[in-house]
Amino acid sequence: MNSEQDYLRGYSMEQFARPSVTTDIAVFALRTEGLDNFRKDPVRRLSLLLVRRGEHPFRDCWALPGGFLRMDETVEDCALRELKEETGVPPAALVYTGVFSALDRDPRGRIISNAFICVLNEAPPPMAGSDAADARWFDVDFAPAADGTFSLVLTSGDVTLTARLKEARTAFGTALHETSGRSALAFDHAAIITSALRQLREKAAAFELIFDFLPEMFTLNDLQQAQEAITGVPVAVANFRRKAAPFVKETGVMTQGAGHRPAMLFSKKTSS
Amino acid sequence: MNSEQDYLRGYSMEQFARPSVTTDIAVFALRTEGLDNFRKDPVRRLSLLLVRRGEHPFRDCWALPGGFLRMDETVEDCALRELKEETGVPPAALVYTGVFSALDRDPRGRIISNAFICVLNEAPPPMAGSDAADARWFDVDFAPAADGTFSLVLTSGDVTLTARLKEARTAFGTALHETSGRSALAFDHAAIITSALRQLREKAAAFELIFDFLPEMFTLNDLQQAQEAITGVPVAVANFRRKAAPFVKETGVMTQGAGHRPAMLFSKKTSS
DNA sequence: TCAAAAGTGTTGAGTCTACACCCATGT
DNA sequence: ACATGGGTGTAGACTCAACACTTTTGA
Repeated sequence: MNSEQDYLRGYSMEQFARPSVTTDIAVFALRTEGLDNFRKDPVRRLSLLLVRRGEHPFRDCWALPGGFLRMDETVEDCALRELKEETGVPPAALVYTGVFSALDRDPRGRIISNAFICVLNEAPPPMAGSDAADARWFDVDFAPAADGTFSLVLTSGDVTLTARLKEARTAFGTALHETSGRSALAFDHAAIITSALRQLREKAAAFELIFDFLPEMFTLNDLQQAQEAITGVPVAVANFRRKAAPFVKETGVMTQGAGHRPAMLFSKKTSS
Repeated sequence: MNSEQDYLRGYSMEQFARPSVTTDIAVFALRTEGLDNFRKDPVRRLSLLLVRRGEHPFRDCWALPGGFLRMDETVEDCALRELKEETGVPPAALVYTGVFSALDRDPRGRIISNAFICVLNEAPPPMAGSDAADARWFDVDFAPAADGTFSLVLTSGDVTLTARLKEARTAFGTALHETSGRSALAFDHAAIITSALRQLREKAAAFELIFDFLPEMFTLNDLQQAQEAITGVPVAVANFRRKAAPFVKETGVMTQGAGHRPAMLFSKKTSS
């Protein structure tokens, strides 16, 4: 009768073939433009942080920040570490998005990736990390078409990355596949980004994750601008305010010198 | 200037430490009782398939079916293969649930698990697979308490498995942790089951996955019984029928000889 | 005849959308 | 003064929970 201790002493994981495990993080923030115009609201645009790969494979392609899981960290830990190494900015939120385990997703071999959504409440000038030749914020233009197809366009100055994706039936459920060959995005990152964006939009519409895009205190207009920038769906002002009401609480503080009537500043209501 | 081909030829994953990857599958079905009473509706109960481990670690504990990922399969493939090996029954639905990557979740070493929900439209007598000493259907009793705590009770004849779980803050978001030491469930499977159950309930309430518990054609009462058994929330009949209407279509066929007024049989409406 | 299931109608409370309207401010 | 954002009120459509009610069957 051998004991569990005996068993474990004799056990070695090394005898079995194992895949590598990575995390990839879709880092989102809102970038603001038009702060110069005192009277007009600045325009917020949803932005995604990408790094240009300095090494093979997919050298010079743009990719999500991420990297290999170490043996002493959970997937969340790994995402946070990679994030720190690549951006240095503390994330406001980090949520798990899904696994990507297609056999051919990485030419180096069997590599399974765990995708995360990360939200920052500011968009700091990106610094290129260790493996990256460059790092930039890209404007996100994402539109689902009627036929279950998605078009993803990422723009940063002179660089434009385009991908068209299709939702294809798998054995059970569906998976995203890139059509029309490879885009300028590395690996299956176009599919990961699409998946992340869909989740982000869904959550933002339900007043989840939006507060992480904003500072502690914000006006209801800020909140509405943020939601519209993320979801791409405009809402009538009065209706938005009523919908947002259960999720926010007044701070008593008002904006000053904004060129208009002062607005109440709100903060996120903690206990739902 | 070396090429990507050159790079890949020289690359070996073996040089890096890697975790093992597994899948665990929460197989759900509805079991029916009281078919003997002609006049009364049979009672449906949500059931979960567990196997008793025949090997270390956690020998003789009850666990979710599952196993190690092979190098030639995706996580979904792996779940389907393990499912086939353990039950032999074709699943009606299989959906991804999440990763579990805590450092100490498996005493054999660093093993990361991908959890799935599987739904069967019948509950066949379970057969013990290769590694399992036994396999059984357990009745599920799951109740969230007010303080963010969950109590999970699984019953199969003389066997009762109990676990109490707490939702604990992680760096970002929350994770489930089992309180009061180890239950009779292996590994962190109590947490995986809890996570799966919450997702299942949420989906069932939104008329997702419930149809996979039923045959092609069913009465609205069948559907309501199924939803109530899964979510644990009763609904008034008239209201349920109105809520269900957008998701079903009439078949024109009626039940016969059921001891009552014949009922219309419905099927799932495909195009939403 | 009657218990048990099948199925419908109504009512009152609440929510959502569109739209019209007034308020406060800096230039 | 006026453009611009801040903020409120309301009518009509729609949704939702509770409840009362009629119909049909097999024993």
